[in-house]
Amino acid sequence: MFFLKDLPTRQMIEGYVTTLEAGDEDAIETALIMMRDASVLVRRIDQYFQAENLSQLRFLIMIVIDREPERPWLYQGEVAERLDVSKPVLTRAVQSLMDAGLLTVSPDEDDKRWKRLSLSPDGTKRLHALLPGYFQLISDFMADRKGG
Amino acid sequence: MFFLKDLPTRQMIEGYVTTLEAGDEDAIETALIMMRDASVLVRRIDQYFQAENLSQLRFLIMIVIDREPERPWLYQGEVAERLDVSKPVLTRAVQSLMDAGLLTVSPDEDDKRWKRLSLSPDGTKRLHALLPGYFQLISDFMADRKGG
DNA sequence: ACCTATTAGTTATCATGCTAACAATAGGAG
DNA sequence: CTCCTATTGTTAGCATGATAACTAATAGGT
Repeated sequence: MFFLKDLPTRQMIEGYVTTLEAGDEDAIETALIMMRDASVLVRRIDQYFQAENLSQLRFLIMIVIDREPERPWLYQGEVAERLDVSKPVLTRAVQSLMDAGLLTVSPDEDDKRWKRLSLSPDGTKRLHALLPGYFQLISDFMADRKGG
Repeated sequence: MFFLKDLPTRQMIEGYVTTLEAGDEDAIETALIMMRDASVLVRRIDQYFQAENLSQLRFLIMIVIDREPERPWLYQGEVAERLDVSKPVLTRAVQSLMDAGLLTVSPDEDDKRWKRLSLSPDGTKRLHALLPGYFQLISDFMADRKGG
């Protein structure tokens, strides 16, 4: 996360650092704005999901499973490939989705190390119910950002 | 933070959500890219600071104090105003900076609730030593991002 | 002077990210 | 078959974000 409300001005960056090449100050300013905006947006998204006893990560897990409708399940490792989180975090999130009844987990018969993950009917319903609000929230945020 | 490696395509967003106005899909895609980029950058920055037994938050606390050189100290509440974190998080970060000898803390004489925060000579030295690498890291990230 | 409300900061507890170390399974060489 | 290695996922423990409830100090009205 990034928490600085008043970003460093370009002059300040120049004052602090003399080894930068020309134009770098603009890129840095863009990056700082990006981190701050992303922090605020992520916080809002997390609030959105928290009210539903979910999190952005658990939601994204459901998305990657749902968006391959021709597959009856994804292996946990495949989900991991599509996301970018550590293994223990995935373990914990999958467990909590299962506890909530949104995800169905079964061991693979050929290789008992692998876990098959599918959305339960409830999970699919829940995901699709959350999607409009999710995208609307993001869309509104971006509109505010341009405006204000 | 945001972890999806393959972002939803515009078609997919349209397929999921029918209530959006025209043009919203682009804004959403921009937002998803922004969150993913910011996540990656924040992770790199945290690694940079972790190697120094610091964190981005502790670093930002030092910056907001350092960038008002005409003031002999900032009150903890003033630091809180300039950042966007909860009070307990600030308490903990200030404590850890003090333990590390980078921050000098003293109570105000007029109002004993207030805490005066100043950088120690070591803190100032440390901050200025970290700044070039910090801005360079950000600058490099932005260059990579455009290129690749 | 005293009672109450407000303010600054802390403590307790939870959520969720991480790495390191582990168990269980599978596969291949001898 | 047995042993060594690789792979999948889990457990344990840490860091750092949050909120709720607390303490201590101050301010203000009676």
